[in-house]
Amino acid sequence: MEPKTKHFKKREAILNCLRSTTSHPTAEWVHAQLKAEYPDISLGTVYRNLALFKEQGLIISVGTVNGVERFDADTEPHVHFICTHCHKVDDLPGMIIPESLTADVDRHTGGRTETCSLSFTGTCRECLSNP
Amino acid sequence: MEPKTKHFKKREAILNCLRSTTSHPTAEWVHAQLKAEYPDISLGTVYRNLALFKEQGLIISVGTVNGVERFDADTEPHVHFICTHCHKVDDLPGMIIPESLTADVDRHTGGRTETCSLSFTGTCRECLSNP
DNA sequence: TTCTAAATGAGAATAATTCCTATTGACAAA
DNA sequence: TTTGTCAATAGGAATTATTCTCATTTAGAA
Repeated sequence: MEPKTKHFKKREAILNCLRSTTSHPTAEWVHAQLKAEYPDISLGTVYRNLALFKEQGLIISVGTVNGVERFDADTEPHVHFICTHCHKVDDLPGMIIPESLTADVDRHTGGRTETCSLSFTGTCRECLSNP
Repeated sequence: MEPKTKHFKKREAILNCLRSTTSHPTAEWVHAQLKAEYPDISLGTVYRNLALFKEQGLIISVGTVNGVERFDADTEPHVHFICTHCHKVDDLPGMIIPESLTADVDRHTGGRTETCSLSFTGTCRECLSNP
């Protein structure tokens, strides 16, 4: 890991912020959270480091919901439910994506899979109750 | 179906364009294709009608690839491979998403699933060969 | 014909994301 | 300590996909 000097504190804080939530947040949300501890942190820094983490495989993108990209520090293949009304993204912890699927796909296509994502989109229970 | 008057020809052409390709195109691509037959078709019309079709369930969104939304006239649940290098989106016709999964998710979450999507992201065979 | 409502073209407006540049911090070498 | 170098950052400008606005056109009914 990188040294915890002042120089890398913000970078580390961005990753920790994402790791400490299950809300699959946007870059703006992460930025707003870190403003408390780092009042001068810039939105560009958050975007830059999220892109870096994604490249390094430390985080994944859940995709864009309502035009905004959502991030997730849980890099294990897992399943999401995306609500089109409140734009909440929930994990569906009961469901598993078999690890072997990725190898099947690669054998079949000749490509190399980096990540895979299974998501269900619709209306969540809360939004069904409060229409 | 709507009457094939001049008023609806473009709308119909947008849907047909999407139905006649397996490339999961962007709005801009559809617009460029239709320019040949309808030189004055506007990009706004393409976006407007794609949004309408999506609402009506006639098409689905594959999600955004490289910052641009991709559309698909195949509304049956199926699997995609997305290449992060050339941004191609391919179907994986061998793989099936069991219809029963959606019902399982709804029973488990209390929500109502509209669509579900399974995608593998990585490097396609062609991009592995030509790095 | 005249009226109304929907569809469109053209371009302006919006908003998420990326890019640019000057500045700062860490660290190593002199 | 001073200096040099390189990476990280802040701040804001630039980019770009998408949405919005509004005047115009069209279909179809009265």
